[in-house]
Amino acid sequence: MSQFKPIRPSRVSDEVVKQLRDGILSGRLKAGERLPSERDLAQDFEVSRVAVREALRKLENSGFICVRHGATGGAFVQELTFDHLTMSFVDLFLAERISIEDLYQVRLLIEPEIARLAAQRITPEDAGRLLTALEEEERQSQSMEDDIQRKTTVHFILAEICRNKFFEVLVRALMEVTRRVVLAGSPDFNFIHPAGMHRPVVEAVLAGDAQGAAEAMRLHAIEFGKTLIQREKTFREKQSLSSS
Amino acid sequence: MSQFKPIRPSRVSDEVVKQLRDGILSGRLKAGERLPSERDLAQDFEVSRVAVREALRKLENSGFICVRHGATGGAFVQELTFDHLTMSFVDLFLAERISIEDLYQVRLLIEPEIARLAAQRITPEDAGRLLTALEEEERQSQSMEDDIQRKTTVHFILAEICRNKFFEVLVRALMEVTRRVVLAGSPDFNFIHPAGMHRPVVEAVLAGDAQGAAEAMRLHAIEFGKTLIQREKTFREKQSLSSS
DNA sequence: AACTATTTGTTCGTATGTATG
DNA sequence: GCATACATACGAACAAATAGT
Repeated sequence: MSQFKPIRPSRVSDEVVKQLRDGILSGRLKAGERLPSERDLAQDFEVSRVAVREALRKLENSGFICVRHGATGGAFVQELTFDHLTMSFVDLFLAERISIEDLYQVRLLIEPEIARLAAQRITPEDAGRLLTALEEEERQSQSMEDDIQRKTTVHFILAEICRNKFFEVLVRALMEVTRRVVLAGSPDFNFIHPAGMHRPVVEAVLAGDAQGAAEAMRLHAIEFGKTLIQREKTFREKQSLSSS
Repeated sequence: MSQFKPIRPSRVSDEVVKQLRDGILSGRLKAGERLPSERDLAQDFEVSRVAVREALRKLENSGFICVRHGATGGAFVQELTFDHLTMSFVDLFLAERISIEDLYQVRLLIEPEIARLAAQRITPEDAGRLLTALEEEERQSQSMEDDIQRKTTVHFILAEICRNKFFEVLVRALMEVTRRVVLAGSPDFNFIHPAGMHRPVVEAVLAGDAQGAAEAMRLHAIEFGKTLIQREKTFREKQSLSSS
């Protein structure tokens, strides 16, 4: 094997991306801080403003910065959130690189584990939030959009309670795809996903019953998974319809 | 709650991104196809070339297109891969939004399940590939880089065998972070992760013993996880050192 | 309310580098 | 070598948004 690496003409904007990215990841540039103006950056890097702008677009796309318009505007370093990762997952699903069956299988594995961990790690403050969310979701809803929103909240909170950011990311991704698939179907969501469905899970978690929580969540996931897989066909049809 | 959404002045480049993205995701623009040249796109959208370029940078950043230089160059639609998602995970890890303990916990959950599924779904062709990879990894290695590469291969193949793209993505992300953490440590990797470690897992999978495969993988994950968590400290130190 | 300064957003023109035929 | 087609890059200018005076 050769010790040399292939030389590919690097782009100026990519070098700018690299330096700014490193600055942010290393902590030299902290969240909330403002980067120099585009003109100043162009001067510092000794490149054109266009190159700087292309770099900013990339960093923006990755969630490292956000750019505001106007006098006090500019590029601001952002705390890296899970949103962009979630959208990447959604993209893979939309591009049909990941099937609903795959998602369901993963969900069936991780959601009971999350419930188990939540039961073990729940604090009094968590209990309050969880209960509020449950009561909120059991009220009458205005629209299907609202309805789904509330019913995913319990899942989010459980993921937060188990204090594992990786699980949190996964639940976000799973829920966002689920949300889109469900929304494509007819507005009888409340019939498919009755209000009381999360109650056994939440009660077991509140009681600290890890085994019970996991089992209750497993049953819920199995039950709901069936309708989800059915709905996916409707979703794909609508998708291909809108593209023609 | 208001029914109105906040109005934010949209950027021209973002509108270009949106239209091209929709075209790709809907399948109107297929993988391998070439987009019109920057000048033509600028004419079609009735915007400047700079706006088009900024849009292309974003799409490039998301993995939807790749741009080649020269006479036959241009923007080519790409089959959406898992690479960008993997790198987003790595970013979250580097930004310390996800800890090594979180990763380890997820790994401990999914890897045995992958082994179990692989044992159930393995085909003769898979068996050949898996065995080759195992024999390859048990040879003497040139460098730690090579060593890690070969030892992750078995994990990749198992994820492929279980025919779940979501698991495949997760394994890629886990392995890439693991790779970086391990590389930061001293080059005694072969001592920490002896050559024979994957053999029990592979043999159980080849025998179609789902339960045995899961258990063997679980033991491997536990064993390896310990050293991984130890190494993470070294990694973070090196990271903060290089940033000063 | 009007003006000004600052900053991003957008466009144009032009020059250069790179790959193909 | 030369022509062609393309991305890459730069500079200058003006438009639009935002905040302070």
